[in-house]
Amino acid sequence: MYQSHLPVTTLREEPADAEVPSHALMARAGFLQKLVSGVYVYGPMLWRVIRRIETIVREEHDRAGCVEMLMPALQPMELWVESGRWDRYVQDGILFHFRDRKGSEMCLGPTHEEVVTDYARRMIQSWRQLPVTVYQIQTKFRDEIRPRFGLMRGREFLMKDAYSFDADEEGMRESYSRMREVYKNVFHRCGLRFTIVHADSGSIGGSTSEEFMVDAVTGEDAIAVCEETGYSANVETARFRIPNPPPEVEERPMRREATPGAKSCEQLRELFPEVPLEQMVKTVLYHVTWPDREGLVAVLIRGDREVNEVKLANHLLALKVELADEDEIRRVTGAEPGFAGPIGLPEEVRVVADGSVQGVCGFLCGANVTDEHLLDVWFGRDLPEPEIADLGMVQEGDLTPDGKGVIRITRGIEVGHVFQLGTKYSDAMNAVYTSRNGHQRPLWMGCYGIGVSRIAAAAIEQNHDEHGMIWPLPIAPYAVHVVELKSGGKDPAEDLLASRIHDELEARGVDVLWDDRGNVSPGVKFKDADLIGIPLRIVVGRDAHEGKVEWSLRTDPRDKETIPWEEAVERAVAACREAGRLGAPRTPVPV
RNA sequence: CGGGGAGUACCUCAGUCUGGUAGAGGGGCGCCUUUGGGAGGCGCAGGUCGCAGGUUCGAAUCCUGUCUCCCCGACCA
Repeated sequence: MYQSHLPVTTLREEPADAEVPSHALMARAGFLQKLVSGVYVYGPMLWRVIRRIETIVREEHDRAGCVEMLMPALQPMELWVESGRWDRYVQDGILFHFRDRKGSEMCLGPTHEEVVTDYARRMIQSWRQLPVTVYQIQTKFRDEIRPRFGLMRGREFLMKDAYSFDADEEGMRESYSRMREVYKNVFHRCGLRFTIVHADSGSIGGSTSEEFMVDAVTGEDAIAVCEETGYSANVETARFRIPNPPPEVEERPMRREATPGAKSCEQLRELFPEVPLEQMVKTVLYHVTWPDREGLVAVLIRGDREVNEVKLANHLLALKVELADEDEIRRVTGAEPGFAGPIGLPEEVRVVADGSVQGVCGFLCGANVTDEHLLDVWFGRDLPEPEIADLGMVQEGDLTPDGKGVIRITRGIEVGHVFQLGTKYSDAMNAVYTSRNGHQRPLWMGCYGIGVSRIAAAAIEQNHDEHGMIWPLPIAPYAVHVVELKSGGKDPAEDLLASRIHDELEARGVDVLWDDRGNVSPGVKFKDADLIGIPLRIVVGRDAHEGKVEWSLRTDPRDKETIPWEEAVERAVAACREAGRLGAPRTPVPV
């Protein structure tokens, strides 16, 4: 490939709206161009990266016996009503939907459980057809609340989604673990460092789910990990043990104290230095939306802990939980926000307690009166024992659920998510098969997603320096960058050698980008090469007349060797063979 | 949706407070010079100042409305 054929202008300055390295570098290098918020043009170089990723994804899925197909992005409302997800997706605003000319409601697919279940219920009739796993690589549409970080969270993005169908639960588990291995292979082959974590299954549904997180400080997700025990989970779902138990105290009668202006636990610590945070109980009021109604829920949690809203929503079987607004708080507590407590709340407010309050005795809490708190409050004496559930957010330093290790919080980019769906969709949409003994049985499903375009961004987040991107060889846009310093007829020896290397590499199945641009100074060529980050570099320069070139790796720019051009070609071929990206030999067509 | 900020050339931005000829740097084009780390000189092209109203002799600048984009929170591959 001749670099002079690329319609690309590189930028010296970062675009103003780029917040993370992957976005800034891709924009500067012309990989990417924003059309509107969360929607991007993929330039020629980025498209090559994506095709590399797709190739790896396809090879690994096909190897595991999955079958590729393609489903429509345009979908009818009826299927979504049938599965029961239309209202939730519309209410969350995540769905792009509209009416067609006949007035039928349609949407652009944010995911494909409905379509694939509809496909399966018609195609799969017999146990003899099971198990089967289908997949597709396709554009998805989600009207994200906040598109961000370039390719990391777009409103239109490329996703590989796969769906497994089994005769029973055990089969589903087997399919799931097979896909889990496929995912590990895919991400390893893409050259990514990642962590597999327990996850919440969210709006997709189902029981077990795990996420594949690329380790990166700019990741949007926080994850709880423990090196000693191997425990790892998204903080949304992480279970843990609290390391610091509440103090034991002797029983005293409940009393009421004036606490003017003290709305936070920190302020109360100053008023009552003898009461540690572990002996305070916070009452957090939530406005909860269920499928059929809305209401308020009070969550009791220890003073040093935070509520995990994902766990809360799951526990309450709610569509949505959000902090109650100030007027709601005043209405049910009769007090200003900051003084809510568990005693004396109206009947309509359901009270649930996080496990962290278990064993907390003689505690401090709000009095439901402005500027007053209660002290020496006992469960079972001053108020009923509450309904206990795991509603707490994990914190750095907590213990793993088995108590054997310490949890650390790190960050990751979610590039894959695997779910055991069970029969959620097959029940809702009546997708059944005839079993060996003639019964109608629901299909057991799993679903599996990979953010194909997001992988490209994640790879840069994980691999870049101050000069530019550093692509892992398996997914780099080109394997080799031939940087010719004086091109365009100014030095016939260089032109001849560079074109010879270019042709030879292509003939050997190595994809190569040749910087043949004339009238571009060497400094610019080096800067552009660093920015684009092609992993193997052959510089054709001052030693060209002796048939020698400079060989270097983008990962280690200082380590340069001057070697005969034939050896550089051999090294490139060997590296590509090892990385599994040797392609079909190409014979250049005269241009 | 709530809270904050910004829309001026392909990019990064000044100019807006205090109304009066549309600016810089980068990038692009031409010529000269230069050629192993974003070289230098001369010249050229490129803008309905987001959009619509209003105030005014006169609006990028003041007023009203509206759209878009970005950041902070709830979504997710």
